Amino acid sequence: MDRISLQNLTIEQLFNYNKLMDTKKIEMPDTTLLYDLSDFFKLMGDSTRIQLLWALEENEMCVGDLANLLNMTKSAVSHQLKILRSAKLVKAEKRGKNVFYALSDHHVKTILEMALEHLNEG
Amino acid sequence: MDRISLQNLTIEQLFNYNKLMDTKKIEMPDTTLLYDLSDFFKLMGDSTRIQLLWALEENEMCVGDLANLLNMTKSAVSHQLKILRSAKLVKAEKRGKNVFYALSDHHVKTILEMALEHLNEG
DNA sequence: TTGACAGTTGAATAGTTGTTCAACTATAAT
DNA sequence: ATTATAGTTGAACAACTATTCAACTGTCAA
Repeated sequence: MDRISLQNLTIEQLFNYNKLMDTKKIEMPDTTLLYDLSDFFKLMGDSTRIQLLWALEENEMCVGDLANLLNMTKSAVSHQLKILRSAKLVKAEKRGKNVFYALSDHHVKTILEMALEHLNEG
Repeated sequence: MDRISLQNLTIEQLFNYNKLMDTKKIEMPDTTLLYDLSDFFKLMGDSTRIQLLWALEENEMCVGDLANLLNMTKSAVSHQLKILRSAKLVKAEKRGKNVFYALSDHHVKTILEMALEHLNEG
C-alpha cells in the first residue's frame, strides 16, 4: 500500500488511517529517551572528544600526554575530559603529580567501530 | 606494567617507551577519519534529527506529517531534513504536492539501538 | 621554604548552529 | 486564471559551545 499524507485526509480516511496505525503499533518512544540519545551522540560529535576517546581506547594516559598527542593546551584537554567524565565515559585516578584517565565504558569502542563501518560502506 | 607519563621521562626512558609503543603498534588513525566520525555523530547529536530518523525508521512520511508529529513548523523540519539528506541518511521523493522522505541507510537503526543499549546499561 | 611542574577552574571570546520569519516555487482544485 | 496548499530557501536572531587566558591548588624536589 502506498503511503499517504495525513494532511489531505477526510475525517473518515483519517479514522481508517488511525486504525491502520493502531494495528501496526506505530508509536514514538518516550521523548526523554530520544533526548538522552541525542545528548549521548552530542558527546561524540566533537573531534577533540573523539580523539581523546580513541587515544584512551589504547592507553591509560595523563592530561599532559593527551595534550601533547593532540597538540592542544592542557587546559583545553582538561575541560573536555571533565565533560567526558561527568558523562561517565572516562574515569580519573590521581597518582603523584599526574592524573591518569581511562575509559570507563566498553560500549564506546563498539559504537565507534559501528560508525566507522558505516562510513566505510558509505 | 604501570603506565607512566611521557612528561617526566629522561631521553633514555623516552627511547625505551617509544620502542614499547612500536611493538604494541599504538597509533592514532588518520585525523580526517576521526573528523568524519565526529561529523557523523554531530548529525545524530540533535534531538530534532534523532526524532526524524526515528519516525522515518517506521514510516516513509512527508514534511507536513513530520512537522505535525514533532510539533514543529514545516520550515524547521525542512531545514533539518536537508541536513540529513546532504549526509545521505535520508532520501526524498516528490509525489504530487508532497515530498516523501525515507531512510536511505540501514546502519542508522543499528547504531541507534547500540546507543540505546548503552544508555540502558549505564 | 622555595621553586617548578601537573592539572583544574571560571570568565571571556569567537565560532557554530537551530529556529523563526517572510518571500518564494510548484502542484492541485475550483 | 485564481486560489490554496506543500515545501524550500536565505537572512536574522538567539542560544550554545570550544578554546584561550590568567589565576589558582596540590605535589614533588632541592
